[in-house]
Amino acid sequence: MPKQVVPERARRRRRPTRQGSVLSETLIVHTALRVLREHGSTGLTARRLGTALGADPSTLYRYFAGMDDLTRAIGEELMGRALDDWTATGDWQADLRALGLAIHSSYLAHPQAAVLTASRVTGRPREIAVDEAILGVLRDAGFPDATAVRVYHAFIDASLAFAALDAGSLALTDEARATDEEMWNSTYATLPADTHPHIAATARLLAARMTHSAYPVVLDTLLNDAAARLTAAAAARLTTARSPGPARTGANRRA
Amino acid sequence: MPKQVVPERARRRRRPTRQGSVLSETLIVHTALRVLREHGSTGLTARRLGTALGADPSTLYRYFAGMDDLTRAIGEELMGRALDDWTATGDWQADLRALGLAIHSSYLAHPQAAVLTASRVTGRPREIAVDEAILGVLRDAGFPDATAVRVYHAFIDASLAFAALDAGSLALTDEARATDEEMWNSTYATLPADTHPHIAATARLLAARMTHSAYPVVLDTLLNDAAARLTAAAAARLTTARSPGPARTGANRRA
DNA sequence: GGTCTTATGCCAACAGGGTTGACCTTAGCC
DNA sequence: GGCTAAGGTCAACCCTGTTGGCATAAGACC
Repeated sequence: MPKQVVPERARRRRRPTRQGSVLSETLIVHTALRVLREHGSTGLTARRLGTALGADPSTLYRYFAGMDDLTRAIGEELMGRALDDWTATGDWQADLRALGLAIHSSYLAHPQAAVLTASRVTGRPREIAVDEAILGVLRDAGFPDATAVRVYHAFIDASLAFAALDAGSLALTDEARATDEEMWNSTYATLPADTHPHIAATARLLAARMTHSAYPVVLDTLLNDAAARLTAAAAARLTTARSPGPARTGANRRA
Repeated sequence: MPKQVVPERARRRRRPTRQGSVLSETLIVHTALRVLREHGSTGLTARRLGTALGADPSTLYRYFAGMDDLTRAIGEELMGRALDDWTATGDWQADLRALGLAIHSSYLAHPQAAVLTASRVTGRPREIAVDEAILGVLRDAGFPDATAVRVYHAFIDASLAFAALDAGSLALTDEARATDEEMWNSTYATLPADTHPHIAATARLLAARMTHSAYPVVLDTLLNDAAARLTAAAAARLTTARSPGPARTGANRRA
């Protein structure tokens, strides 16, 4: 049993397993994603992953400190894929919208993995790269630092929170998800109007809307709010330039 | 072993356990919350809960179909507590703000339970009551049905998503949480400015903000946006009344 | 090319998890 | 007061993550 895990870049000997596969961190993470897809969010076990790799389960501990460490590596992979799918255009609002949607869909592409990792902060390189990118877009757009950090915080936490929430329903088995979605047509749609007048009155609208993610709506609301603060601050600067004296904008007060 | 669980209201015989306690669904849920608080989010096990109740672990299967079913019951309890802590005043924006914060803090009061349940839709009575209350506040405030449903969707999903996300960090062990929070002072604060200029420039602000929840900021942004749509729609109605003809407001277009 | 070191894969075992089937006891109905 | 079956208990099943000891071959060195 390994006293400590050898970091990937320091590995020299690559000894094939009995079944012939040559292991590596990336191979393990990719295989883990496949196992998660095939067996669900609770189906990633050391033994099963070992079998999928053609290796003994305990071998995993030569690469990761434990299943928890492996989980963080999977999260890091998903965040990296989101960043790879994204390119900045210079329009800050469009760029952040695209990045938010990229993060969201990267996680939803592997919902079973997202459930495990979306609420974890890994502190690994590619996650840090995403943070740097977001802050860069905001500061380059002209947001003062305090406001940029405020917008960044709401943006990243909302994106991860919705990724986790939406992945949760996607990660259900097909029948369970069908049951859940049917609930808006069965349970909620059949509530009597005398006990639940408001649900009864809006049942059709609820059934149509609740099966989709609220993330795009929330994301656009956040970004529009930020844009309004940015133009307000710019206008305030113009005013201040003409008539001297301290003028505190809404954005500045917050920040 | 029970073929099927007897629903709580159909229970007649209440036979005390060997150690004298008389079981019920509510006693089990309350005890589960205590066990979660004492042993953490991974510390709720059938055996431990059995011990805490003074009963054999397998007895739980007389009351719940499995640990998963018990988890949903715990979520229902937390949602119910949020509703109990809330009273409507008639000011829709203040009421929704209070309800959102009540939901958030109800879950955060039992973070270990929240992690397990916040991303699950139970469809149980008290959760439905919360939905009815939200829709009632919005429709009574004058929101057209389509907009009310839209706002409701963003509101409830954001509240649950952030409850789960924030509970996730609170549910960590004390040392793990301390490590996570220190990351903003260690990892992020020490990144060199030439590779990560934007993080380096805002490191102090990040450390100050990222250890708090972004939920209040997001909640207020959502509610302010809804308020703006409401007044815009009202103004549009006035205009329409004077000069006939179809006038499409932003809110109506969305809805 | 031969030798040595040790990284790395494998095996067996442990404690603890959810869940189940069979059994027993007693509460509540007739 | 007797009967029935609800509900509590027991023992066992197979699963999980994890670890210590061991064997083997990869690559460094001469």
